[in-house]
Amino acid sequence: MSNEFSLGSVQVASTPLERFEEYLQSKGKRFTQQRRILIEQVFSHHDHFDADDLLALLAERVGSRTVSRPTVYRGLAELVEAGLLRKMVLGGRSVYEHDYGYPSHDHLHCTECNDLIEFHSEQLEAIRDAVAREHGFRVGSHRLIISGICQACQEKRRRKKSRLDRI
Amino acid sequence: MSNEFSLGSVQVASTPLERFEEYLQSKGKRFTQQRRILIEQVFSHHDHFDADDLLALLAERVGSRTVSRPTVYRGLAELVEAGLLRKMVLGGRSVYEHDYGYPSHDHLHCTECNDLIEFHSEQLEAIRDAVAREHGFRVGSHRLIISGICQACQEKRRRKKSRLDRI
DNA sequence: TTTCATGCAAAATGTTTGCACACGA
DNA sequence: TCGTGTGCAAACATTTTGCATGAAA
Repeated sequence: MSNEFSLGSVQVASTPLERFEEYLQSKGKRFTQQRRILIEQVFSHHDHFDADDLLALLAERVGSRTVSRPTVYRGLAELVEAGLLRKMVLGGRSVYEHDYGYPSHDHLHCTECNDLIEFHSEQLEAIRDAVAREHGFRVGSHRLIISGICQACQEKRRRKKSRLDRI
Repeated sequence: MSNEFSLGSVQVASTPLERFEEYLQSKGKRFTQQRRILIEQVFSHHDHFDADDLLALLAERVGSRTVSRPTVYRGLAELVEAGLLRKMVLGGRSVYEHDYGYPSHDHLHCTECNDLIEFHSEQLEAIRDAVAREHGFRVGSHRLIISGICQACQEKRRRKKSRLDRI
């Protein structure tokens, strides 16, 4: 897929781990076992997750020490502050995704299966800046979530419906 | 103000109260004192509010019976379900605003004074629909919040800064 | 006179905090 | 060693729920 709304890519000089170490250093914080486990787990694959998802994944990692709930929350806050993760609130819980080294984007949110589909739009950013200029507003960030039903769930519904119709 | 991003207006046949009564009727629900007080308070003026704001306003209404916290929450949910209010989550709490009879819009959110500035953009809706079409996604709604610092707060900062500079 | 609605208190949810102990630099 | 980080338990803030009582229709 490479069209108007596809995500580009971002070049970064250092790995998330390296960047996190720099951040910790700059703040006089220590690079502990828990912080290492957290960043390894979080950047082992790209997806959207909340604190509970992360806790569950960590619990599966047999052998290695686990990370407690408070430390997971504290760690996520640090990763956001370090610019490595981006946080959004969806249905009353905080959902995180990669930020560092990942192109800026917005989301389609399927209210049926809870899936998040990413897209990017330059035009959207242009509108954002135009609206802000109009109001003398200094933009920090923006968040657009389009809610609805994804293609897969629409098809699921259609199948279910035609099955009912046949009875 | 009447430009690209200003809000139009919406014509509606009935008042919020009338519409609420219809909704209650259709659901076999009763038009109680509490529901009357709630809708009167909520539609007495246009702004953004959360459950606590509403509870505080209700507490000020001397004389008239007050409405309990659970009933306020239940009532707000009903008003959203009835299409009278729109709900959004901002900083961990639910914020409500008029929906019925009020034009669709998005928000600039000042992270300094917490103010919400409304704007409308046809272009944004066009982008939303184009992205959705691209993904075979059926749009239910969307929510765009642009976070940053409003003009007034920027000026406040500037004044504070120059005051410090003079020392 | 039958439901449905309310208020109270308690529970649930997601997240944060105080504190004693553990550990990285 | 020193001071930061951790885990535990408890606190927290917001919202929801069970249930006995109260009030619409």
